[in-house]
Amino acid sequence: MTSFTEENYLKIIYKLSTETESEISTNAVAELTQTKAASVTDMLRKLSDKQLVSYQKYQGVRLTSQGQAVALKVIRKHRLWEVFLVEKLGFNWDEVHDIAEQLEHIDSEELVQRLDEFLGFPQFDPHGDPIPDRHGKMPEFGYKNLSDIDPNQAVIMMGVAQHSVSFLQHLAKVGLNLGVDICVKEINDFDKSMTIKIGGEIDYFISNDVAKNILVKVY
Amino acid sequence: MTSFTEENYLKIIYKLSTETESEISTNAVAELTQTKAASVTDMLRKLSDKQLVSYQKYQGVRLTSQGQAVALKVIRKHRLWEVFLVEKLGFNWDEVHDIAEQLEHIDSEELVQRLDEFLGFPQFDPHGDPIPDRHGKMPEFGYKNLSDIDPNQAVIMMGVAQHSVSFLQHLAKVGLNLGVDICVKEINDFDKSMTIKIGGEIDYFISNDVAKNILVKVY
DNA sequence: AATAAATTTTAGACTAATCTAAAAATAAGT
DNA sequence: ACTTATTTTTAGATTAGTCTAAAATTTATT
Ligand SMILES: [Mn+2]
Ligand SMILES: [Mn+2]
Ligand SMILES: [Mn+2]
Ligand SMILES: [Mn+2]
Repeated sequence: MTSFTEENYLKIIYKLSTETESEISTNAVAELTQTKAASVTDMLRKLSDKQLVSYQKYQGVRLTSQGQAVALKVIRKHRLWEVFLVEKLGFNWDEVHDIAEQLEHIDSEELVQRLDEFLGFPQFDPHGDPIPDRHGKMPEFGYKNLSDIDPNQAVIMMGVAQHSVSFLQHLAKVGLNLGVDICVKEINDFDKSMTIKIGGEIDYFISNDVAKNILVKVY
Repeated sequence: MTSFTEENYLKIIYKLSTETESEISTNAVAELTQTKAASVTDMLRKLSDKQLVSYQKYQGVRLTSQGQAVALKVIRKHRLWEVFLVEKLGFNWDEVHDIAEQLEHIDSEELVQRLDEFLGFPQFDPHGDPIPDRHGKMPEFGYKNLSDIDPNQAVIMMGVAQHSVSFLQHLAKVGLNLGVDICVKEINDFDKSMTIKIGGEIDYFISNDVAKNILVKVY
């Protein structure tokens, strides 16, 4: 029904939709799919024919509810497989994304259901991302980006908004793991970089680029 | 390096090689890949360019050692995933082949290694097929086809040579599971059908078509 | 409001994998 | 050995996904 490639486009359009209210631009999709704008235009017309997105020339694209359902199923599989890789096979959280990118396209409802059960119906993946339920409902927890937290506010780290190996390894080195207590000490005005206290101990300096990609829960 | 499609061709050529001494014909490959002979010819030329098979027009095809190595890696993955599906997720042996057909193409040495370890380094898949080791060495056990066993010979069922759902469900219904004792009572001359005793109890009648696909160990 | 810049779409071409129909080569049957 | 049948290969076309270069449209700037 939906090809490997189509699923990747839908997943990326979904991701962009969660970051923007307005229509998604062709160029934004091209950047994440690592293709050229011309290729994206072709695919959008195809997905539109299949009723998976609503799209009009030059006006950007949105997922239809059908398209969103497909995207959420793929994301559900991606995250369940990541849990499997970390919890059962002992991978580190920075090693699982690329493998899950492949596993997420395996097509078997029964397999997903049994995998979910085998893992004990986890609510979050190893990066703190929530796992959609079997009906494609994505739980909402209202986490904020660390970059939006005010000075002297204490928070708990609940997730990351990026899965690149270099980013995750950087966090691990600094001691920024899921569940740690963070307190914002000072925010530099000109570049939004910040000094934070991790677990009540050391002071660390982190760039805004890092802070934007850390998800936290306010006490 | 090798595509999904190329891997399927190599796997099928490997399978045919174990059944025949001579070169593999274009038509034989076409039948198993569910494609036309013309498509096979194209692919054989491509695989030959990649040094994965040795092939000359009209003379049939053989795997090179490189090609065999690729095929055995795919088969190793297929069988390990089948063990996972049955042992860890609770699938029946007749439900796992199609899912393993997809999983066998997931590309990650590290994943295969860890999966193997997680499963306790199994030697056989749920159908009794041996699992090649990480170096691509296929263990040999010298099992025979039940169809080649003489009357009054007692044997143990060790595997099946076919994975179709209908065949496996038929076996399960009759009580032919891995490990059962079988004694050949009588072989009908004209159609090679046979009467067998299963587990020392009941007499069963099975066709030569079934007997050919049951692998047994002689006491 | 007119012009320049950026974005997006079209046109035309390429690769991988497939097909059908026709041609070539091999194998079989007299 | 000659003819026929079967198998295999070539020729030409198709579909999915991609690209570059050029044209069209939208957005930004004077
Ligand atoms: Mn991921
Ligand atoms: Mn994740
Ligand atoms: Mn199988
Ligand atoms: Mn098997």
